[in-house]
Amino acid sequence: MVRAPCCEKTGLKKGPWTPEEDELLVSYIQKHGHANWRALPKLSGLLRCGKSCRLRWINYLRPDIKRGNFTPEEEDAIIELHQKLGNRWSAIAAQLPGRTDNEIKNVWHTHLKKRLNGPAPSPKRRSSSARRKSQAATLPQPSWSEISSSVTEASTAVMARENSSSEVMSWNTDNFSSESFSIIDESFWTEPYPTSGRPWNSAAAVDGSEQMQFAFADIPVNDAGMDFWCDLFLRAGGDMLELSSDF
DNA sequence: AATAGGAACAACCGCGATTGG
DNA sequence: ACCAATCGCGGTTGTTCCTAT
Repeated sequence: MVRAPCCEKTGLKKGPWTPEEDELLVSYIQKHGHANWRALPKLSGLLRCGKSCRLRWINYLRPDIKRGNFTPEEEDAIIELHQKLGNRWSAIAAQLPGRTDNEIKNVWHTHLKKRLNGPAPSPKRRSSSARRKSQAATLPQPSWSEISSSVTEASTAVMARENSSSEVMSWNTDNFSSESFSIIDESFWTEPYPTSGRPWNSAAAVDGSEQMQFAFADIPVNDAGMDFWCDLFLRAGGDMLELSSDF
């Protein structure tokens, strides 16, 4: 089968995003969600391919992204998880709230790998091309039984560290009003979420389809990704069928 | 002060997986 | 069951910043 290109390349912008583009993307997703990445650029007026929009949102604009340096605890967790999971960056990122797979991947290649392997053998700095060639080294692939046990272990450790203060998570509020992202109270995680107060509602998208829309201003956590919400719901003992019938 | 090269980070690309008609 | 469209992941590359010489 011949794969269709991800998007029509002609006329589409590439390279670094401008603040104006960021604003367009954020405001569109706030209003309509991101049910269809391919259609999103057209509907939002962005001259980008859907893939680029998705990446920008996930790696940079998502409000739950934790900015700043990685803590020693996070770095230890990455090393621990990498030993078990290998280069499964998204799986590692899933265990580190607020961190993206891309960010973790970069940190691994720039900091942590060196920490494990020791400093470069030669005192002379290596060229970029030499570094890139060395990155092609193969990595051990663990079994799934190893993965499942270690993930639970590592995530529990990270969660425990995250919960050591009264703040469960902090949010990057650079792009949003301060009222939008108050710190989550401990009770949010321990009490069942009331059906009447669910943080989402249905909204008609520009294309006429019905989409789920989060009420950004009224909830402590907005669209951090369906995986997060589903995981949270399941952890709380919820039933996915019950959840889906509610939409 | 100039500059070469490394570090860090953002973004792109290709491909496998998943989904829906 | 099949196929096309789309998503999501991991690898790679490009760009900017920083630092040593």
